[in-house]
Amino acid sequence: MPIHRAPVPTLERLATYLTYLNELDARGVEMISSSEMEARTGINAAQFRKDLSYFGEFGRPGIGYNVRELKQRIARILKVENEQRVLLVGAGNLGSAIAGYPGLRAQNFNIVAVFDNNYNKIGRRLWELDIHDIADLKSLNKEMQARLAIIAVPANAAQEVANHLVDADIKAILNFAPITLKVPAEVAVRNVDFVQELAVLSFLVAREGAGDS
Amino acid sequence: MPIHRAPVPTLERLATYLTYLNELDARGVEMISSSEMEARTGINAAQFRKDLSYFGEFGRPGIGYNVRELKQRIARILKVENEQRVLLVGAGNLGSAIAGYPGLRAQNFNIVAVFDNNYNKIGRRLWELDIHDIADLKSLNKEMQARLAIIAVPANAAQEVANHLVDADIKAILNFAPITLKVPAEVAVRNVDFVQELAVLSFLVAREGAGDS
DNA sequence: TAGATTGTTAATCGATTAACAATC
DNA sequence: TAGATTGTTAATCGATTAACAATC
Repeated sequence: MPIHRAPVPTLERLATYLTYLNELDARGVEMISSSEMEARTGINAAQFRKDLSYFGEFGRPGIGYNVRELKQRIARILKVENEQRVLLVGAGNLGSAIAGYPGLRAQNFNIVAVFDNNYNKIGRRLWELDIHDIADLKSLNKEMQARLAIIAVPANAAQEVANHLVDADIKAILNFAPITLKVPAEVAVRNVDFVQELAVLSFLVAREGAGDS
Repeated sequence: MPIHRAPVPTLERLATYLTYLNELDARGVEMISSSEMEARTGINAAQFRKDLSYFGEFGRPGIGYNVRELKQRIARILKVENEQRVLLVGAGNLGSAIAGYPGLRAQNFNIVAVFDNNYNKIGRRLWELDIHDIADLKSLNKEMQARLAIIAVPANAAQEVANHLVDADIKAILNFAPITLKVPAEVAVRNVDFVQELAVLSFLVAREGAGDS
């Protein structure tokens, strides 16, 4: 197995491939070629093969790829073959939508605890989960042992939440607040900012131009 | 004014700069340098200046940038100086969280109509908005004249919704469904897939490595 | 003037795509 | 074998960063 320093765009596409492979597998499709994948995902066939090449050999020349096998191997690479525990901070509208999103379970992510700092929410439930005081984050994660967390709080509270998460041994943060979090270098952060996405679209529309993301 | 064919990453960063400039302006900060921006946003100062250079000259050598002016000019570039009307399709949990998100208004985006295909939802209200039948999308947008739309429906319904939106003269789509939409080349699409983001984080955690997005 | 900082060019870096020998 | 498709190399393309003359 090669020493993979795969680019982040490759990892993003790997997740995309996995989504489609799950669907193909569910539909009973057994084999697929890189150009068939291109037709579905819109991602260049050479790109697909190149992405996989960072992690080994997956297909057979002249034949293609076994859907189930490829699916399993990509899930393994992304570490989503087994359940991944996730903490959620923020029990507002956004947090609620995230916790209730069916696609999470489908990809083996499991929100195991929800936190908030609002005393009107603490003790209540969000879906099937108790809402905990954010002050208990560290002690509760001693049991939970989650390494991933989602921040779904307003921008002005996000940095403090991030500090708590780092303190609770969280190693990766998905941040929905429109702010650049300061965290130690060993903690990974990715941001989701759909208002920013709208702004990009707003520009592209004005230019009357094409342009997929 | 130069013929700007600015890269998409530049547009994304422009939106980020705007968020910070709004905050700085609200705090009464009048001038800022590219290196001070770097300290806040984490984006390289040369990158910041280069990004702006696609659209003209904005600062004064030796002095820096006027916060309010820069803010206004970036808003202008991104076409968010005036209200932008947005249609929302999908009145589920996610749609509800999007419609209720305060950050939208803060950046001049205004959701003017909500659509769903569920007869239990049609006629009800989401926040202050009536939920309309998706079949009425085209006729209603004749009045609304929105060019932006958000898809917040399950993956298996997203392509059909996209077809309706294109038919209703929507020119840009923000898609939350984990599927590659097929739309005409002149329609811009951007995808938000937070489960994919989690998968990338899952990989990065496993590698025990650093890595901001 | 001296110090600071811009806008832009050039150098670097990295990612995408095309091409093709190897292989089924 | 002939046709198809992989994995990988090399070419292309594009984005980031460093460096610096121009300017305040």
